This record gives sequence, structure tokens and C-alpha cells, in this order.
Amino acid sequence: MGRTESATGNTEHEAAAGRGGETAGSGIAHRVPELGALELLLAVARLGSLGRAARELGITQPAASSRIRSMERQLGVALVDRSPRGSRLTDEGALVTDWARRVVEAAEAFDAGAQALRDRRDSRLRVAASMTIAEYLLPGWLIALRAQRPDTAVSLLAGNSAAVAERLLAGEADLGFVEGLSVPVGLDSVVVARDRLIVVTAPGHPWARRRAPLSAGELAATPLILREEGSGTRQVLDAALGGLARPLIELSSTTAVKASAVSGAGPAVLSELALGEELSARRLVTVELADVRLDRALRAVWPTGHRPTGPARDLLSLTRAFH
Amino acid sequence: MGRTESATGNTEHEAAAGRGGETAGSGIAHRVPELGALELLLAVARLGSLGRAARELGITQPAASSRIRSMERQLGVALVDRSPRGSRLTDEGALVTDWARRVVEAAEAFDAGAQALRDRRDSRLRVAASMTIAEYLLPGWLIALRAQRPDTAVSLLAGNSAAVAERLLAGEADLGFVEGLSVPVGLDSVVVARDRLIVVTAPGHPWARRRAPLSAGELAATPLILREEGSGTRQVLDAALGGLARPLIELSSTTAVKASAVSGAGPAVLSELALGEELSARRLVTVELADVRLDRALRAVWPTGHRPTGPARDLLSLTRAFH
DNA sequence: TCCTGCCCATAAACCCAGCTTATGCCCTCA
DNA sequence: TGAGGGCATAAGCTGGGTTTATGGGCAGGA
Repeated sequence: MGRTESATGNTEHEAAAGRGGETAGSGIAHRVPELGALELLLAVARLGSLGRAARELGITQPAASSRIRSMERQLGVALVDRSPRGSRLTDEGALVTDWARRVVEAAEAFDAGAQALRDRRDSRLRVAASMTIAEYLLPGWLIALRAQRPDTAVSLLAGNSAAVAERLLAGEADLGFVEGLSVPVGLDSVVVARDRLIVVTAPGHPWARRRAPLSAGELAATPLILREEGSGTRQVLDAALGGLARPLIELSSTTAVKASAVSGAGPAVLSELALGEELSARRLVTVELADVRLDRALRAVWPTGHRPTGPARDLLSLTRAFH
Repeated sequence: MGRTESATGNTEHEAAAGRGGETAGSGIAHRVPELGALELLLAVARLGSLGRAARELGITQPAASSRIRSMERQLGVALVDRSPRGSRLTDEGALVTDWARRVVEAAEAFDAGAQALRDRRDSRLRVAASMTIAEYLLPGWLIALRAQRPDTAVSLLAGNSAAVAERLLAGEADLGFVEGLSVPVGLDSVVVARDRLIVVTAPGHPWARRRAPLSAGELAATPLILREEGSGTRQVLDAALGGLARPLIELSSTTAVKASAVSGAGPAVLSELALGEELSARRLVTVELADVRLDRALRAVWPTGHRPTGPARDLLSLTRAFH
């Protein structure tokens, strides 16, 4: 069950990376309202009244009033305009609410995932998925599934391709998801998404200012920050370059690779799924590639011949796409 | 100061949209650990020990121990393997930690934004930005800026292009950001990013299954879910189609448009910045366009001749990119 | 005009989650 | 074998968030 996604591996590099002033207030939790408060704010925005929002969340009106007020005190910003006819967001409140919505959405994904991790027994749909898929894609799918079929209890088991295959063939999972170049024997599959690997550097790196795309030769000749040998991304890269990728550093988790690249250690190769924030905040920039395609297919898999039915089919139909 | 981003506008459509089983547990906050607990989990993952994590967050070891334990109880999953030599994440714990990281990152963006909203007075860098930029891009930039120059206090004022220009020209802001087709008179500008508008539908819509790209004519002929007239996205769309966009519904917030599209009311036109989760979870799918380009430039602006210096220059250099 | 309904604020009392302090046990390494 | 780092448990405290109870403002219908 390769413990490749080791978390302690991050240690040095997170420290090395640019978390400069972070230890300042020692913990963001004191500066950001709790999830319950953010949720309340969203409800107020949506319903236009403290009381209604309170009712929706199953608390009393004074509780909501006090909670919003203490949030305003904490943030130092007036969030809602109270009136005897209801409450509207102020301009600043609207902005804060938008930011809050993103926090709550991340929390919903967390919840969907965690719930699937727990159920384990007697669930109607047992999914086995590779790490990348479980981490980035599955929570969203589960939220969508819950919207369509609210009473489908899902259980999730994450592991590598071999483990996924094993579960499926033993009848211990109803649907699997794997990444990688080959499909395990005994399984049928459908491509569900593509994961593109991207070359990134810190904005200061010379490659960040290149205009000409990078050739396969150059990429192969340059030492890169990489996941360890045997990892999914490494396999794809090695295959695309003909087994030639030269590691500058090898790290055991995607997070560590990201942090190391951000700190300017060198160019890194990463799944585009792992790079959200970093790209849009320009902590990292992409380097265009000329003659290399670092794609890999993400596949749904099931035992040969046994087409998914029932809840498994529902989930599968959510994920099928060419995008 | 157009209150165009009205939040109460969402009311009907959020309700109409697919928030089917959501009211179930009435509030996600009871099912997701608080931000402080998630942060603690990240620290444990990074530092490899409950005690060290506790120290970093300024609490005692028993507090950390108990908090992790209660989180495990709440989630029904063992998160860390304790040993007399330290603590490592379990496999499930690693996954949960990855999900938690995304929540905490969203909270960091929230914090960066909220802090800028508060300062207002005596800050070293006063920024005026349009709504879209303030909502989606600025928090990331502020985080990056804080990493580089930890002691730059930033204040933010959000408004439309005219308001941004006014502030800059009155010397009440040091740097502005606007979206839209034209640059207000009296300001110099640099393109900082591009915002692409995208046509999206619910997966069930006929357009979701089209193979042929959509022509401008077809787009103009079809009633669409749109922001209200005068909004930034509407201006771009009207310009691209020659003032012809036909509204199916007009809504006053991006969120409302999204929700309406998800619920299957019809095709919508939205900024790609607004569509993260929805696309990857396939709650919405994009429709390719043939002969229309719905781009708009996002620009940094400043009073003609007065090139930004100091902190404003720092921020500007973070954002300059052709990506 | 008054009354009823919906809205929000304030005050007082309560409860429990999470904290600290104080121990104890386990393991490893010198 | 003692020291140090790591975790768990127990007891006691505190404060934020809650409820119940009440009051006041504004609208709209009788």
C-alpha cells in the first residue's frame, strides 16, 4: 500500500519555502471567523434577514445577531446593513461573503470526502481511487452525486493502481479510478479526464521569461524537482522523455515539490490539478513545452464485463467527459 | 458607487438551484472540524509530532492531543499514528490533510482580503480594484506580497472603473485595477491578466453534447442567462456580438447566474474566474465557441505619468504576466 | 388611527468545547 | 540507567456561543 504520499516528507521544504511572515499571529484561526459564522453570513446574504438565516441554521435570532456582530468586530468591517425590514450586505460585506463562500465550498468538499472515508461498511457505493483522483476530483464528484441522489452513501478507499484493481476483482469495490499509462489486467475502463503535467518555475527563474517553448531535449537535460521514482507523475515524465528525467531533488509529496519550486530551487514538473492558487497568484509560472505532451489519462475502471450499474453508474455518468 | 453586486439578488435562484439535500444536517460546520483544528492537523503533518505542532501554534501538547483526538472522533477516521517517537499521518489522514489544506488556503485568502478591507487608514499601500479582481485575484496577490514584504499594510477599496479612477486621481489610492474594454481617461495602464468569458450549460443541456463549436450567430440568437445590463461581463458580450445578446433571465450577481445555470435553466455566459469547482465537478460544462472571442483585459492603472513606486511597484510586479 | 407582524438589539443565565496545569508511562539513545 | 522527547489522562477553569425574555422601530391592513 505504498505510503508514497508521506506527509512528513514536507518538513524541510515547507520551512524552506516562502512562509516568511506566517508565524506572525501564530495561526490564522484567530483572524478568520469560524466556519459556522461564515456559513451564517452566506445564509444572511441569501435570505436577506438575520432571523431567517438563524432559522435556517437551526439557531435563534439573537444568536445569529450576536455572531454576525462579533464577526464584524473581529474583522473590523461592517458587513450588513440592518433595517427594520431586513438586512442587506454592505459593499464590503458582499466582498467578504464572496471570499467566505470559497472557504465554505472547500469545507463542503472536505466534508464529502471525509464522509466517504468513514462509512466503509454497508454503503451503497464503494469506490476505490488513486491518490490524485481521490484528492482533487472525487470530492467534487461526490458533492454532485449527493445533489442528484441524496441518499447514496459512498465509501472511499484510496490506493495505487494495483490496490484499486485488487479491490475491484475481489468484489470489495463497485467502481475504481486509476491514473497512469496502463490499465490493470482484468479491468475495463473509460477515460474520465486527462491530467496534464506542467513545467513550472518560480517567477524569478530564467525560464519564466522565455518566449520560445521548451524542447524535450532541454527538459531532459535540466535537473528538475520531481516526485520520487515510481510515482505516477514520474512515470509519465520518464515515458515522455524516454526514461531520461534528471532529478535535482526527489520529494515524496506533491506539496513538497510545490513548496520547493516556489522557493526558487528550480523547475518542477507537476500535475495541473495540484496547481490552482499558485498559478493564479503567480507564485509559480508555467513554461510552455514545444514537442512534448505530458498527458495522462484518468480512467474509471471495473471488472471486465461487469458494467457498472446502480449508484456506480450514477457516479460514472457524472464523471464521463472529454474535458 | 453602483451596488451592482447585490447579494440579495441571489435569493430565488440559489433556492431554485440544486441544493437538494443540503439542508439535511443543517450546516456543514457541525461535520467539519474548525479551522483551528485543521490548521493543527497541517502542522502535525508538517512537523511530525503533536507536541511540536502544539508549540508552533502556541498551545500546550495536551490541548493538541485532545483536539486531534476529538477530530478523529468527529470524522470517524484515524488520522495519525502515534508512537513514542512522534506522529505520522495514516493513509486516510494524508488524504484528509490534503483536503484540509484547501480549506485553510481559502481561509488564508479570506484573511488577506479582510485585512486589506479593514486597514483603510495609514496603510502603506492603498489599492482600488474592480469587483471581479478584488474577489478572485487580489487575495492571492496579497498573500504573495505578504510573503515578499511582510510589513506592507495594504488597504483595499472595491468599486467600478469610475470609482477606481476617481480614487486614483484624488490621490486616495496608490494603485488601481480595472476590468473592461476601455481605460478611464487620465490613467496609464498595463494589462495584468485576461479574463475569458465562457459559455456554460448544465450537463443535461443539448449544447453540452455538441461537437461543433458554437457560432456567434447561434449565440446571439439564443436567450442566455446573463448578468444585468451595465455589468462588466455583459458589456464584453454585447460588444463581441454587436449589442445583440438576448437575455433569458437577468441576474444581479455572478453567483446567481451560476446557480441558475446549474439548475438547468439554460446556457449562461460567465467569467472563467468564477468557474472553478463547477467545471471540475461537471456541474457545468463549457461550450466551445467558433468565431467569437470573449476576452477582456484586466489592467493595473495609475495616474498618467506617475509610475507606481515603492509598495505599489512591488504589488504590480507580482501581477504582471501574460497568462 | 391602532393593531398585528416582522425585523433587530439587549440583558441575564447557562453550557460545554477547548484550554492549562499536573502527572504518568513509553520508548530511545548516550 | 538516567535523560529527554513523545503521548495520554485527569481535574479545574474560562469564555464564546447559546437560549429565553423582553423591548423598540417600521410597515401595512382594518
